Amino acid sequence: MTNRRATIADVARVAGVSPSTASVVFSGKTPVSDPTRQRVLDAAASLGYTGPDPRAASLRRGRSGIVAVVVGSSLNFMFLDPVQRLLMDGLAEAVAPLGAGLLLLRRDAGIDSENAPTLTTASIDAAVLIGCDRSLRETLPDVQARGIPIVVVEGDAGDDVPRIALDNREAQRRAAEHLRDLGHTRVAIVTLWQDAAGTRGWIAPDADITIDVTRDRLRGARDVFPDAPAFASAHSSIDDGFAAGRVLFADPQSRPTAVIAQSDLLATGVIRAAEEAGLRVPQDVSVTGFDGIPVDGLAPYELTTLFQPATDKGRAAGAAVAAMLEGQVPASVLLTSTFRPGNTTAPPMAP
Amino acid sequence: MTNRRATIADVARVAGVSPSTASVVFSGKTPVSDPTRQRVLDAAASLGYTGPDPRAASLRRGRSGIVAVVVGSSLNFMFLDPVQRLLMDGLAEAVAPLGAGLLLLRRDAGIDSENAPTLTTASIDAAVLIGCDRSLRETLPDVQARGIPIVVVEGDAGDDVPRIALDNREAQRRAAEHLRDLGHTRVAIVTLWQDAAGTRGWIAPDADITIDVTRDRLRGARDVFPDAPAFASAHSSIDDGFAAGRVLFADPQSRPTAVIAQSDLLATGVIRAAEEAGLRVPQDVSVTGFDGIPVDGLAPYELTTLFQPATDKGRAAGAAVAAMLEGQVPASVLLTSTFRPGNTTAPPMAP
DNA sequence: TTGTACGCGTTATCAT
DNA sequence: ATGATAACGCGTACAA
Repeated sequence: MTNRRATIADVARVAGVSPSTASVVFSGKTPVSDPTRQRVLDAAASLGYTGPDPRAASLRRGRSGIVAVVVGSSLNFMFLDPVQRLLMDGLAEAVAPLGAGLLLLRRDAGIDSENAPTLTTASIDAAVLIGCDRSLRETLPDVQARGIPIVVVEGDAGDDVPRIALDNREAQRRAAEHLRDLGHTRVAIVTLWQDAAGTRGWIAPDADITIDVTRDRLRGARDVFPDAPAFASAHSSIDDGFAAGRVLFADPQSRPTAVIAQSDLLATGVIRAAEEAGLRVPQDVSVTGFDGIPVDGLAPYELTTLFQPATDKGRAAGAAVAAMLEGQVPASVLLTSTFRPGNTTAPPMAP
Repeated sequence: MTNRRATIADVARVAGVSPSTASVVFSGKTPVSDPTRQRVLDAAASLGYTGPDPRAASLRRGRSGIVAVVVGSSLNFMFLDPVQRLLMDGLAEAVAPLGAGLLLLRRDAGIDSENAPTLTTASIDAAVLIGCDRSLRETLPDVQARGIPIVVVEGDAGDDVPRIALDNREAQRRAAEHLRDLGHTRVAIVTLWQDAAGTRGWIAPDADITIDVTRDRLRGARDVFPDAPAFASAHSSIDDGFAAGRVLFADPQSRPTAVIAQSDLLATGVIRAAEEAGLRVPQDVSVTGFDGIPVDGLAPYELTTLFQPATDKGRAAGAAVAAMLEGQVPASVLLTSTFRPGNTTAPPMAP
């Protein structure tokens, strides 16, 4: 008695039909007469055959039904960000109709293990990059040479890679203008990561920031407040915002009257730091966020923020992938954020 | 001019070697003389060949390098839970040496789309189930018939499926004993989801809870406080804990002097609700959590909680998968939680 | 160290 | 509605 698993050929033999007919019974690509179908199904059942081997089907079809998502190194920090979570949901939803699932690939895999899977070694039909740094960009030509569609979200992967992006600069500028219109002049900025390492601290005025989101939002803020100091955090988290806020509010003399945070989580942390310093929000300090996501436990504040369609970003990435898989050349997508006033901004108090 | 992609056979032909030699140059399974290797590499470069097609390699090897992770429906809510995030990190880390990546599969895919990928249609080497409900359990025999190893984390998928579990009941009992030893008698419980739908509300005394984590922790608490009322939330989130806390503290007369929350996030929400109700923690109300994860923005409280090795859960699942792929039969793993006293529990005030 | 020969399991195409 | 044929691209005994 052999242990070999039954194949569709075995099923066909037992059912007394050709392999192609048996195949069609499972794929449903072509009509099959009821009696024939039943014989094939019975044969399959008697052999314990439960359907085509996905690996063989994948080779034959030239499709694996897998879309890679290249994320930062730590899933823990990556998914700490609600925007990323919603993005993933939108993406999952958008690739499901393609019959595809999401394969998580870490950008710097290989530090863990020599043979960690990569964009070139995994059976993937397409790849979605969440952000894109230099080292990743260098591996892309190989992937593209294989004819694998690539889409990048919130990043720049070269001109031939379609982007799903946000109007980060314009949106952030709107928030800054709002503060300016309220009368603020002493404004500080709390930014997202300024580099892959997540170096915390004041950003040098002439710093060349390579993280697109961070840079673009920073530019938007400085379009209005050119000299506003900026403090970089490592992650988009309340704790990081809190730490940054403590620094900003350390000196009562020089403290800002308004803080532009590059994410809602950071803004929440800044608010906490303000409270700790005995400052009232918005009377003593105004705070703006970015993202427009519900922050767990932020009540009773309602953040003045920019709402971004995070789930739509994922959906757009999925749609772009779908289009490319059908041979089309999708254009980049620029999504827009909506300014949403809350109760965390107000005019500065008279000095 | 044909558009066909170059194959390893083409490379071999151009290099003037046999296909097997060319193959070996890429796989490194067998030593190859330097001159030969160079010729192969040159030929590959000239043809734009960037390595073996993963799909074909996968069929030939019988391995795809993909481990499925079956998660709940919404990635957003799933990854809201820090425990799940750490679990995923541990899992990713543990499967990387296998050359495997993680394929996210949603439990109820198919509501989105007919042809969403499933455990049986995707090219996977193994599957890790995060929790397991009845409908999922019913699909497992098909998967097992294919010889695909399955591991379940925090759930019951049948006796032949190894489990990675926590000493939920014992651990929760320890927290309850702690409260009892402090002198508490009026204790309420805030639980995780009581069913797949996430029905919020008081749990009927005779309710038959099918979610293992929730049930086991509830039992642990009731081992000490048999009559403690329990309020179920939908997600492990601060907001859900806040909502539950509001209910618990609604009536000043009958309010509990201590609350056992089944997660740290829920506990945090309960604390916020207590503050809102004008209750001091721990003087007026004691609160215990579960998980031992850093809660973003919880400071200055330090939760009295049970620390669970979340990352290790993921690592253990990965190790079990690795063992099964090598033909071994891994035993189930029971991890233990550690009681960690904080500053959120104290004796009840004299009445 | 290199080459030969074959099979992995399926499915698209075309003919009947 | 069904069947014959031919790939899909690779890896690996085994022989030389």
